[in-house]
Amino acid sequence: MTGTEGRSRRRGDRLLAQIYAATLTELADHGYAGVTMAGVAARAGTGKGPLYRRWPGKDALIADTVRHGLPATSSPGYSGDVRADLLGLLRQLADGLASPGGGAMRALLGETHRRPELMSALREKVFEPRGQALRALLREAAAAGEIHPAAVETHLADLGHRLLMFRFLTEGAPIPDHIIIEILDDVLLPLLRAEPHVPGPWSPSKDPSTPAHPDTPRP
Amino acid sequence: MTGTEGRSRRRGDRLLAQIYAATLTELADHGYAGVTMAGVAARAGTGKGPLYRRWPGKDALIADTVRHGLPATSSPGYSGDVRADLLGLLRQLADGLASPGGGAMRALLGETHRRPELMSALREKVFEPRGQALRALLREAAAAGEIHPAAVETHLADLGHRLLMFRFLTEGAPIPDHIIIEILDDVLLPLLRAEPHVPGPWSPSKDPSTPAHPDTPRP
DNA sequence: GCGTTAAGAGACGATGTGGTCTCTTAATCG
DNA sequence: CGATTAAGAGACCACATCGTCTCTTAACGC
Repeated sequence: MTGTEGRSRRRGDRLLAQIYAATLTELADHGYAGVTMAGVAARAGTGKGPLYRRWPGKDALIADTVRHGLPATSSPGYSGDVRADLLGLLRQLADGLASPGGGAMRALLGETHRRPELMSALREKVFEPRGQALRALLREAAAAGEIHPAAVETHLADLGHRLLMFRFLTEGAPIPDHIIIEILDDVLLPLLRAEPHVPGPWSPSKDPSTPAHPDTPRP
Repeated sequence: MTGTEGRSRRRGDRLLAQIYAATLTELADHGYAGVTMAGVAARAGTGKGPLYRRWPGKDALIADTVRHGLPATSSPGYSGDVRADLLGLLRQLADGLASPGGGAMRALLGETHRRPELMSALREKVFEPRGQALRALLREAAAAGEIHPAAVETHLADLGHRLLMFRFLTEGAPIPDHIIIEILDDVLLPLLRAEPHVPGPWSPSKDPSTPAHPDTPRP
């Protein structure tokens, strides 16, 4: 590790990328409270100086890591087979969860109610890009007649991602492939293919004053 | 909250219950790493002595709190209206999540991969009792013809609970009632009422060697 | 090349916290 | 009602860690 042969001194963006990677791993391994500047420095193979020169403390470092250090979401287009495409998206998520970014997400979720800006960053960098890719795919699949058009813009679309993430939180990684297939074939696709079973407002701009069902009064 | 006798000195079970309650609140407020014996003592209105007399450290205290300090799950029987009963169960869960127990669960989920015994305790005390109540209810509802019998013993049953918990983790409490209704009417009930859309092994004892679908090879 | 910048490594004092111990006194038991 | 147990409060020291600072030297600009 400390051999002089490969031990070139990094600067700028190259160093930055490794600091972000180290921060993600520290988050995954020790949780939010367990992240220390010294720990990140050691993991990144640098000293505390370069860290404190860039960020005032660990909160700022972690915030920047969420914004710039998470792997980007790739969004392949519609192939003509919506099941294959959805399977690809879900597997991509499962792979992401199995990486340090997944452990970091778990750690961050435990802090979001103390640091709401972390939740915003997580939404913006993790949830929304995936949602956009998913919706674009479903829109094409609906145009091709593979799924019911009414389901595209509803909460149904994210179901698979939500179930997969919750599974990761409770059972850890890696997620067996048959779990992904079950979510896809037994939950997601049936709901996307069927007509929404009740008429009524089902879009994101739902109107609670006209519920699709008679509402049972709360005890 | 404790004001009935003013500053009387509590002993035994009465004190214990308040220590558990204080631990849950500390977990919810400061996270797992943020829990300190001094903090729990102050919150419970006692000193560190009584804590260290009972537990060797905070790990043991938290483990006992998960095992004995969480509110019990009540499981009302089948009323003849499965939608009303499921709505009741989901609302009970939503109320539980909005209590300190919910915040504590969020904190614990971030620690489960470091302390697997916490996940076991959580499963045993939170997930399984709710699963049992749910399955008992669904079994009766299936016998009455309200839902499809094949769905009772599958992963479909827990869908509502899982979605509700994930929503709590990402958006916090309280969970608006219309979210619960959407999960119930647009996801859970349609899937429970319909025949599982593909023939093939769909029970908990699934056989991966005979997949219901031709499996797409992973990239 | 030569000078400038900043990386890598770690020493250092300040600070906060963890677990133990003491002491007084309320609650409980015979 | 006296004896015993343990609650409530906090002092105390050991220890870990935080953020700063120093020092050497590799990387980069001209």
